[in-house]
Amino acid sequence: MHLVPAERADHRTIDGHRVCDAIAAIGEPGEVRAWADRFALLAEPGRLALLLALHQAGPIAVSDLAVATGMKDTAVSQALRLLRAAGVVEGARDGRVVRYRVVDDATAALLTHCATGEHRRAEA
Amino acid sequence: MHLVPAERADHRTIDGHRVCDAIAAIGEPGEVRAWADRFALLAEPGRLALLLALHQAGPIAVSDLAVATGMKDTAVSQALRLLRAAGVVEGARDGRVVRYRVVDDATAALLTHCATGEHRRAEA
DNA sequence: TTCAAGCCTGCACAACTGTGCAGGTATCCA
DNA sequence: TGGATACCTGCACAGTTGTGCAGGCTTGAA
Repeated sequence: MHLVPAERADHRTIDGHRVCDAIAAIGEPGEVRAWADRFALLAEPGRLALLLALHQAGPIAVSDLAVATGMKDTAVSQALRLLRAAGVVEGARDGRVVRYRVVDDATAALLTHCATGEHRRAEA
Repeated sequence: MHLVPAERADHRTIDGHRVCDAIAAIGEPGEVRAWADRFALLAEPGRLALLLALHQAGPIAVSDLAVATGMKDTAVSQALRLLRAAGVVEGARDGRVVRYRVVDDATAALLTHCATGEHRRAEA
């Protein structure tokens, strides 16, 4: 397997096979970036708390999220704006209330992973 | 269940039960922060590529990582410094070569999740 | 001892991101 | 119609973070 791009073929390597394994493991740059972007959305405590709440407490209103998390409503709105732009959440208007929910499967899977990890201690 | 902290008990809520569910879902602030910090480490394409390579190509040297990812060796070193400080990777010196590996189980699980998701397309 | 390879660090610059404020829109009720 | 609730947006500031450069340390070979 010669997976090393031509532009770097002249570099000396320590363990040539590991370099090939590594390149195979990394895969397409686009995929890596997509995952990194996903993780970035979860990388802030406020947004993560919002997403955990949205994921497990079903469709929930903005002001309720503010009460549950202790954040200001403008901060919640700002966070939701970002998540909406990224296609992770969607809001449904009901009168003057907008209830949000998680619509991205990959992110939902990560949140489940995260939540089960948290509860492991509680079950013990 | 009255999970709303006293400091916010006076706020009006839209769906009271969802607020309680949300608070339960969020759990301890410390836990949320710990997960956010974990995600933050994976939130940058360079670091994520390095971690994917480390996770699947076993212990591998710094310069090999630079060749595999196309990053400069100083950038790789800088990223590894961060990951080392966070306790996610560890390096073992062998002569003048230092081979790194992932030592944090929670992060490793996320990387596995990430890798299997990537290959789903390749198997089809 | 001398030199190169492999890796690490400190520093400064640029870019990004979260936060709060002030104000705007839409909906409902009196 | 007037006002209150629920939510959204633009803007400016501060803190954080990635990046490259220059240089230092350690190891191994000649």
